Amino acid sequence: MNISQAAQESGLSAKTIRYYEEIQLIAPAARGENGYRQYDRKAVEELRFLAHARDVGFDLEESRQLLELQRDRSRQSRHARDLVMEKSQKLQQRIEQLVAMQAELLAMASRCLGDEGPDCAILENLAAGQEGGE
Amino acid sequence: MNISQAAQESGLSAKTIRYYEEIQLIAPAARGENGYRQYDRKAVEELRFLAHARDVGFDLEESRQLLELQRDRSRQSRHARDLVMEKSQKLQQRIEQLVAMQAELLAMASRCLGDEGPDCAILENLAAGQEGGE
DNA sequence: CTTGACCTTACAGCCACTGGAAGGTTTACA
DNA sequence: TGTAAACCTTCCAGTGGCTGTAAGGTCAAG
Repeated sequence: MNISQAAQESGLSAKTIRYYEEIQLIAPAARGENGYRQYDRKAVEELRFLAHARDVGFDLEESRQLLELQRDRSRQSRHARDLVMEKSQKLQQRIEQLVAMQAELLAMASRCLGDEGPDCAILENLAAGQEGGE
Repeated sequence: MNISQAAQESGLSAKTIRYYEEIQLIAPAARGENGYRQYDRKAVEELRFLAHARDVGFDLEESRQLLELQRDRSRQSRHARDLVMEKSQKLQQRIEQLVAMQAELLAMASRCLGDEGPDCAILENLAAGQEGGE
């Protein structure tokens, strides 16, 4: 299977697959006689694993660790669980941050007429010297 | 006022202030005899405005637009409101995405024993070929 | 035999900074 | 007066996770 097929089946782009190979996140793909990269079912499974790990919020380093666990037959599921719980907490914090930002945006908008005039609670608010947010 | 004082009062780092000047987000600062950048109250206000805009989620281009509105005496508050509402919607989508990711993480973790054994619902889950998420 | 769709490498660019090097200036203190 | 620390300056490189583009090789269809 060539790279664009592997891309389609894994949900990654061909570019991204080459990039993952370059940074040694995955093993170098086998090559056909023409020099094209060749992917088998197992390789595509790893790509899909990575795509999914990225989807739920892991960065490449964490995805690498998860993939190593996946490959390791003598792994301890505790390690995977730890990674997930840590990520979950980070995500929780990020969500709370965004919710706060969102609340402030809506609060500002609610006090702005949004008409043809120059008076604007939003701009006043941004100009005001309050801390907080992101 | 020197740059580090301006940084402290605005909530930006000195590095960031220089960067904002470089990309022409703010006007070049006045310079003292020694070549040091000098900031007055008005300059600090603009910096604080930018810091706050970034805090609530605007990117630099949007912050630039907001700052231009702030400077423009003949502005229409509608423009500011539009920017805020658009950002709010984007933020809303992002929050929903993160919440979904978070839910999937917790769902995976709940089915993983997290012990010394290799069996792990998390890894099985990531390996399974489901779409969705981010 | 050409066209177009694929593949290859290599390098630049994106965002919004941050870090560090190498040097000039100012301030505090012994 | 000397000097050390704390400022300031510019310039360049690096971050993450790709994406875009250029310049070229390969392959299948008509």
